[in-house]
Amino acid sequence: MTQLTLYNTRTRAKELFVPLDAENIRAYLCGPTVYDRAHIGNARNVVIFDILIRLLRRIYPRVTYVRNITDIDDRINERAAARGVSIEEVTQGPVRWYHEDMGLLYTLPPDIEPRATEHLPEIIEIIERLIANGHAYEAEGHVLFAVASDPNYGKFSGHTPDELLAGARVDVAAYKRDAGDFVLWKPSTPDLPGWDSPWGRGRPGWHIECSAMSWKHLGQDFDIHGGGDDLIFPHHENEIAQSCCAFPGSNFANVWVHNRMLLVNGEKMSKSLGNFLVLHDVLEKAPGEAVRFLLMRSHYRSTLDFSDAGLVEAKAELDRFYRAIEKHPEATDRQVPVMLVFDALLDDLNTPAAIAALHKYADLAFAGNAAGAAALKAAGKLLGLFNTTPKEWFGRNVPSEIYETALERKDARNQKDYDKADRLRYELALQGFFIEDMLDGDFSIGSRPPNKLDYEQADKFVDDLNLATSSGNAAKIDRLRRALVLDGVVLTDTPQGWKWKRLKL
RNA sequence: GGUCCGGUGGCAGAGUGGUGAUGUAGCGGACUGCAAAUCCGCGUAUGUGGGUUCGAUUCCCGCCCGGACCUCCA
Repeated sequence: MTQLTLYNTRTRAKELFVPLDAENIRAYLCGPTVYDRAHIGNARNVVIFDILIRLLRRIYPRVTYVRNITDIDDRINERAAARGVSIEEVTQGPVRWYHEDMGLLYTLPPDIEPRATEHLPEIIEIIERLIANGHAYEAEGHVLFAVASDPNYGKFSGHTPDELLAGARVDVAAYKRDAGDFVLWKPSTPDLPGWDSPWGRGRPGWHIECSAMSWKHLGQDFDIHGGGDDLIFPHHENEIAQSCCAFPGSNFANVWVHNRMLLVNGEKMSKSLGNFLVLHDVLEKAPGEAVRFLLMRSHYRSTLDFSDAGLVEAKAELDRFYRAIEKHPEATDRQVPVMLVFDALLDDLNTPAAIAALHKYADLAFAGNAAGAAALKAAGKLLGLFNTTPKEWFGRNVPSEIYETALERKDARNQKDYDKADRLRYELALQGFFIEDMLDGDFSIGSRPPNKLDYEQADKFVDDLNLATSSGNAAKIDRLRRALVLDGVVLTDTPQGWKWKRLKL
């Protein structure tokens, strides 16, 4: 019997996962608010949940994965108003970008991707139920959830109402009965998007959207609800309050899986700090699979510091795996047990342990064991890795004239004309192609740059290069240029001196 | 101020009441024209002070440091 354990935020403990219905696992992930490009933190969330979904699909016959799109939001309204366009026009681009970016990370699409704008009837019905149950009230065109009516309010996030009040950073609207009451419905002025409701034209609060969409597509009770840990309060606390009060007896989600936040250079990403990493920009620098891999190199419940150095390491590790796979082109991933990786994931998604197991399989492959390569490929399916062939990964499809030059170098090398061989290797590197000689006299060539480059070292080399240029030291200029180019740097000569750029990893 | 989480080798990052994974970097070696890859070997870590225990990195308490949440946030 396969035993999956997950850390449940609700109980603050690792516990055995017991499905409500083993024939159909139901999972919900809070999706994006579509007003801008996704950032790298969104990516961690989606990648982790993707691994969980893949694992569940391996264990259970059916998994229903719902991830919503929040397309009713004041930030969206602001943009719509500023541009004088509709919500649809504002959200269209961000939704498409989101799908593109998440696709580049090889995350599986959800089975259902509901939008808030398509669930007004459900939203209104839940609010009506809450009013009828005495858990919500109308005040000055707003409908508010009465936290005092719910004895369980605050238990999930571990806060008491007093604690929450003590740190409150917002002004409390006069019409609230309780400072902690939150908005279910708010009125819209004529210039704002709005929908007709029993309480006038208005729009729903954020939290109620997720309650409505999970209810519609997964029912009152479902198995797993995921999100970033910054959503524990207030978003998930409020979802629970709404759903459990609207449907007495409901437990809402059984297991709550929250990933820790991601840091950039040791600090939480925020627009005010200016360290906001847009996923799309990161994907310009490194392949999606390297980004995905970096996000699974640390456990989802520990903070992860996202850095360029980490990206280089992640890509280097993937290179090693692809080399192991490339060594055994005949290896098939069918019917190959990967217990080491499977067991690691069953233990609360221990992806670092799973990666350690991947290296064991790679060791076997390098030792000549095709089963090792097969296991590597099979494990990759479970983790969403190795989505491309080694040939594509290393950029082995080279133009014929490049290949001719490489052959010419091989001849020169065989004739021990090493000056010519090195010159040709350098010329190929200038064009973005890198050669590795094999022990049998053959070679491999691809457009993937080596991983040797250290960014600080590159800065120093370029400084030296500029010094050498100003002092006219031709021999040194040549040596530095070669070293940098062979490490995968593109150099440009500008009026301000040499500038360097790393090739896409 | 309140609540919670964490501090493991140069860096990244797991695990465990009984000689501390894995990767990367470093050093030495094999191989190699050089480089790369691969292989072999070496070295370096459990923040700090107590307690419990035959034994603690692991459990408990204090301290120091870091981070998150306290109604925008993945």
